[in-house]
Amino acid sequence: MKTEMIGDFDTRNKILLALRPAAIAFLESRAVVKRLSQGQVLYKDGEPFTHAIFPHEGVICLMAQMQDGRSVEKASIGDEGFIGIAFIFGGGKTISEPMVQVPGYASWISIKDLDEAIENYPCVRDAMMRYAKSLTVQLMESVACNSLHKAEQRVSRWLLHAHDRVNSDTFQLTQQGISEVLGMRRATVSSVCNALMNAGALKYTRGNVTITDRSILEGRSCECYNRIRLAFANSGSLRAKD
Amino acid sequence: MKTEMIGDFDTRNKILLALRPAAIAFLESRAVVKRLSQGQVLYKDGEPFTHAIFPHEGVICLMAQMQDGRSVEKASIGDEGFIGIAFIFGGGKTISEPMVQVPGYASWISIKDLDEAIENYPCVRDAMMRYAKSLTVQLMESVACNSLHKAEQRVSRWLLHAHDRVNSDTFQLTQQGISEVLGMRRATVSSVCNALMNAGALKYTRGNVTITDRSILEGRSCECYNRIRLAFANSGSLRAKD
DNA sequence: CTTCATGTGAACGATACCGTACTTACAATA
DNA sequence: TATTGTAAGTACGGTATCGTTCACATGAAG
Repeated sequence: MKTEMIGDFDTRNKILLALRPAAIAFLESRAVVKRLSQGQVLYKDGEPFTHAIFPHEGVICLMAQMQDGRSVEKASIGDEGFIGIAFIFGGGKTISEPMVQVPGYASWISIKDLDEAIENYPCVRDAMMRYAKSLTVQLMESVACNSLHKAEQRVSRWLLHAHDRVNSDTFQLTQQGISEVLGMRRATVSSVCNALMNAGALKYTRGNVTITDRSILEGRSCECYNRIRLAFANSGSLRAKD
Repeated sequence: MKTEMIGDFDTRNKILLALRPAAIAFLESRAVVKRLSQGQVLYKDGEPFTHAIFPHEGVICLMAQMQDGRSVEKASIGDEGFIGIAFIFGGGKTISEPMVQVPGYASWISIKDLDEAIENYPCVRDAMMRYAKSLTVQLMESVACNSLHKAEQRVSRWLLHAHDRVNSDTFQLTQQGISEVLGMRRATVSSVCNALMNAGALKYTRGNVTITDRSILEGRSCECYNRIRLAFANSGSLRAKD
């Protein structure tokens, strides 16, 4: 595996790990591991595909850019998925703007290599298709969640998903960042985070959050968290046959 | 084509019509055309697939059911799409609860026939895949829309989509129905519809809406309308090769 | 015609969230 | 230590939407 940065490069992406050994070996030999840093935009909406990106850890948000300059998250992706879902639907163009919200490493695989892998190893397409299904569940649930649920529920849910996607209870994340992905004011996030901190769910210092009690977050988040988590679990637990 | 009801049964579903003639002939010979009546639930979330449903007209909403009894739309589908998207992702289980909001006819095709069609006519799978992409765009846009946009914008957008999916300026739709799919109070919908009626965009009488000036609705809706419409147009304009 | 169910209008206070601005606190750097 | 920039707390009025309830109008059913 080629790497461009220093660090621990064992692939932890769950989609890649669920493939058959031969497919894993093939893709790892072609993958380039890069660090994704906070705020980085991986590509712009509508650009031609060049790579699919398989995160090892951290959170990447697919951002919607509105004409008035506001932006908000459409979906978030971690080690349970990959970036570039439109690739498997065909057409060659991207349909989102992925922005790194919580930093981490990721495997970049060119579409040429990915096409070759799909050709040679059916499990690759199967795995991507299963993820497409769980991403669809995430999107559907998010549509409903954004219609019905309150700021504290949505912040709690987002933090739980983020916690699932990092390998530590502490990770790099500002209230400003949360407010941007959830389309609410920083003041609202500040108020919610204060309540969560007073309840003992988390603490934070200057851009670093520490989750101290998940169960409190689970109690204050909405049912959407578990539904999405279940969809990811189901899509990962099914192993392809060849 | 078998039919169970009386009416005009020329298939008007855009996905079916974009197929190659042989595939259209095959599927029309197997399809059963049924009327979808307002409020009808086509299946429950999580049930095994039995049919895919290709609407000729009207609007079917994929509903989210929350634990507190509230429900809200995740996505809406008309003659540009089909119901049962999870079919092409595999797994055999549905991931939504489709409810008829604006009545019309639709072609029901069993998954056995559909599997056979996909086997024999590659254009079938291609067309369904293109629709999966545009549905993903719809879902992503809706997530953002529900975060950022106001009641009047969202009602206007919904009405425009509905208008695109019926063959008449007048169709059957109550304010109660709008309020349920958009997750807002009927009183809010009533207020918005009043403003739209005063502006000359529409009129309504006891469950029937008439769109009298689309341009006013377009001016009051958000950019999400055109983005979703464009995604549908792109997915339909590409004709499969075989 | 009368009765009834349904669709719509309108009002009330309550509240969640907004837009904006100012302040405070901390950390990195000089 | 002093400076500077960023993260986070707080406050203010404003407003969109909520939850609820009552009233009224219309079409359908008996």
